[in-house]
Parts: sequence; C-alpha cells; structure tokens
Amino acid sequence: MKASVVTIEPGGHFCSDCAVRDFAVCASLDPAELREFEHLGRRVHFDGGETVFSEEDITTSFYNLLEGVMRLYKLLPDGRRQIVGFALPGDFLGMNISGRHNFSADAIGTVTVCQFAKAPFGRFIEDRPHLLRRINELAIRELSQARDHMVLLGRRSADEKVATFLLGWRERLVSLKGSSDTVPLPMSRQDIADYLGLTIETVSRTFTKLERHGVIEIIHGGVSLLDPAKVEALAAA
Amino acid sequence: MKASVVTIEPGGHFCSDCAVRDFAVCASLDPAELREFEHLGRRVHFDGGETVFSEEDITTSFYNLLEGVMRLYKLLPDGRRQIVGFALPGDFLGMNISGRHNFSADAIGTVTVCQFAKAPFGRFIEDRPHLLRRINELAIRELSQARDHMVLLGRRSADEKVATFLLGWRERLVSLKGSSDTVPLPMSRQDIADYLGLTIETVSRTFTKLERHGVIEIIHGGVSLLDPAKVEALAAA
DNA sequence: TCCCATTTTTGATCCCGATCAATGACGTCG
DNA sequence: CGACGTCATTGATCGGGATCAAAAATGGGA
Repeated sequence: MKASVVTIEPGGHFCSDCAVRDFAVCASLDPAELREFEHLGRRVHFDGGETVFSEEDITTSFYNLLEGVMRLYKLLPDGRRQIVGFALPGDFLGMNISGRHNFSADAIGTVTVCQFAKAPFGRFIEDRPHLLRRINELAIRELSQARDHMVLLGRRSADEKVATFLLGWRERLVSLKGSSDTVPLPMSRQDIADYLGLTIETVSRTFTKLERHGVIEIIHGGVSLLDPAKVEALAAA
Repeated sequence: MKASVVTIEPGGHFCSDCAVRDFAVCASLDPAELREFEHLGRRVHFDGGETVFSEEDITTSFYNLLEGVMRLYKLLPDGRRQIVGFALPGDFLGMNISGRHNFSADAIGTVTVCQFAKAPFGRFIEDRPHLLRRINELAIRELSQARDHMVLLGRRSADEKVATFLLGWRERLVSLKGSSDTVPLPMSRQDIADYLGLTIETVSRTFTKLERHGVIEIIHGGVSLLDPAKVEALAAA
C-alpha cells in the first residue's frame, strides 16, 4: 500500500454530463442547484491499490465514486481484515458522526471520485433538505445491506456465502451495466475471502467445486454463471 | 411466539417528561414542536416475547423505544436466526426505503414504545430538516455499529466475540444508567449466540471458562465483571 | 522472450466450534 | 409441595473450514 498520490483533473467537467448524475446523491438536485454544486466537487483519480482514506483519519472530505471499484474495510490490531463492502459508481462515502472515518477505502483498479471538502459540502446541504433526504435514503439502504451481510457472516456456510456473493455482486452490476451471466470480479480472492469471513483457500476451493459441478466457469477476471438457478438454490438454502 | 396483543395506555403522557426526551429522535425538537409532536405518537406496551413487527411486514409505523429491551433479527428460510442488534430506550426503529421492515423485532421482557403512524410522521418531518438531520445521525451511528459487528462476526474467535459483547453491552447500559461492573443480561443465551454467530453451547462454555479464570462471575440475570481489564484484553486481541 | 514476484490453486492435516446427548437449575402451575 | 416445561450447563464426538505447505498459473518488467 503506497502513499496516496492523487492526480487532479483540470477543469472542464460538468455535473450535467456526469456518469452517475441520475443515481448518486446529486440525483436530488435540480439543474440550477447542480451548477452551484459543480464548484464544490473536484475529480480525483487513484490508481489500483491506493488508499483514498483510512479508518481513524479525521474526515476532511466526502467522496462520490464516479468510476471503478473500491474496497471498504476495517482492520483488527493484529492485522485481520474484514471488508465491510465494495463501493461502485454512484456510492457516496465518508459520512460519519465522530468526525473520523470508521473504515478505510482502497481503490481496486483505477478509480475516479468526485471529492467534496467537508465544510462547504455541509453548508450546501444546510438549506437543501431534499439533498439531506437523499443522503439519508442512501444511508438507510446501506444499513439494510449491512444487516443482510451480518446474516451471511454469522449464519451461512462457505458454499452459501460464495453463492450469495456472486448473485449479490452480479445484481449490483446489472443495475449499472445491464444484465449478464458473465460476472466480472475485479477484486482479488483475498478480498472476497475478507468480505465473506473466509480464508483465501476456502474461497478458491469453493470456486473450483462450483466449476467442477458445472455451475460456474472461472474465466479471466471473473466467472460465468453457467447455471444461475443452481447458484440461487445454493444461496437460498 | 404468540400474536401481538398490545395494550394502549390512556392519554395523559407528555413528551416533556418522557424518559428518552433528551437522547431519542425528539431531542431535536423545541418545546413548541414537541407539543405538536405529542399528538402523533401513542404509548404501547408489549409483553416479553411479543413481536412488535416482522420482517417483510409493510411498514405502517415507526417506533421509539421508551422502556425495555428488544431483539432485532433476521431469519433464513430454514430457521437459522441472526440477531442484528438489541434495541434500548432511545432507539428509533422502522426506517426503511422499501416500504417493508427489513428485520423483525421482539420484546425481551416488558417493553414500552412510542408508536407513530408512518404518514403523519412523514408529514411532520417534511418541513423540519433538523428532525431529519437527527434521524440521519442515528442511521449513520447504527451503520457504524453494523460495520463493527461485521468485523466481529467475520473475523473474531468465540472468546473475543463474547468478551466484546460484554463490553459493548455494558457500554450501552453505562450511557443509560451510569457505570457499573455488574452487567444485566436480559436476553437469553440463545439470543446472545444468535447475535454473535455462535451456538448456545459455545456461549455457555465461554461464560463458564471466563468464570473459572476469575474474569467474570455469573449471577442471576447477568454477569459481574471481576476483572474488566482482562475482558478488555480478550476483546482487543 | 525469459525471469521473478505475486496470486491462485491444490493437497495434507489440524482444531475450533458445531452437533448430539444428557444432566442440572429454575420457575410456574396444579 | 412436587411435577413439568424451559433454559442453561456439561460432556463426548464430529466435521467444516483453518492452517501449513507446495505447486501451478499469471503478469509485469528488463
């Protein structure tokens, strides 16, 4: 994990043709507000493996993910890692009440974020309840996902975990890029293991087992769901 | 789990002398608003074991817990249960975006809630951004707790889980009732197991082991922390 | 192209926590 | 008070997933 070397894009970007305009926080803003909002955020790039912010860092910015995938995780003092989620375009990161981030966030592959300084963003929200409502909506959705993930971590077997992960990840990609039985997996096996509360070996073995049974095909950078119904049956169990 | 037979208190309750006035959602309301707010909620009692609302039920009310403890949980189709949290006085329940509750909630022992019909409550929030901000704050705090719990479920050993649970539960009680090394545990061993992603036997054995080592004393309806530092050491590991 | 570092897969073995089973401790009701 | 139902504890055994170890695949970079 190297130091976070960011590159700042020159100007010339407009919220109105932003890729996540319609489903990120900014979806709640009207065209006039959007022009004002535009001045608050700036696009920043991160390379794969770079850390965007760390747990316990004082929060100075919020982030709107525009492109790429991020892993969000917490570490125990002895180095054990739990990935609490993967962020995709449209996800809004950095909200907290302690003034510090409560998890770390790394880029997986190249990432583009829209970065907002905390204070100006806070002032902008102040008299725009619809934006606050939007943020609240996103928080509540995340909370629901977090609870689902607790069930997975606490009560599901390795097979169920992997099957549930594949379906859930596919579902999220579907809503971004449309339906497909080919599921790209930009994250490493170790990332998947740390997300599912397993070891890398168990994840690898489970993938291999699913492939042997003709349920999936392991392809470069992802898997292909040969028998989606079977995957769903495994996840439902 | 019997049918939820509720008893509705007669009138005569005032938000101004409500026990949770200062730290629940209503903490964000000024005295004038509070008088209006008063008409929206009504106090309802539940006996131990009664279900206040169920996962997948259409949300018709929100709840502000006034007295008692609740278990919040999700069930898998085959009956496995994951408790996603315990609610204490001041906790606000029922927010969701799907229009359905995404977990079930039972009373553990006798419980009093302040129940709000969804529509009037929604209307009341509409032009009161400070209340919305308060709700958002509570959601974000819960999200942070949810992430902490994911780390526990995915990456901690049984001993660590139990020690972390005891400390976390004590901490929550401290902020309600003040400090004490005696930790009341109103929930059953099965509840604790389903919260920690363990079996009842493992929870029981871990308690016994901690007692044998002189770390805790198991008392009627709870435990006493004989060596809090040792418990913290176990939880930190 | 080959080399070397990293990641993934596969194999062998172990152990923590689950499961199966029985006993003990309460509380409640007749 | 004693019988019974529920919950908690304890014991014996099992097994899923972890750990330890090595081989295979992948991917840059010179």
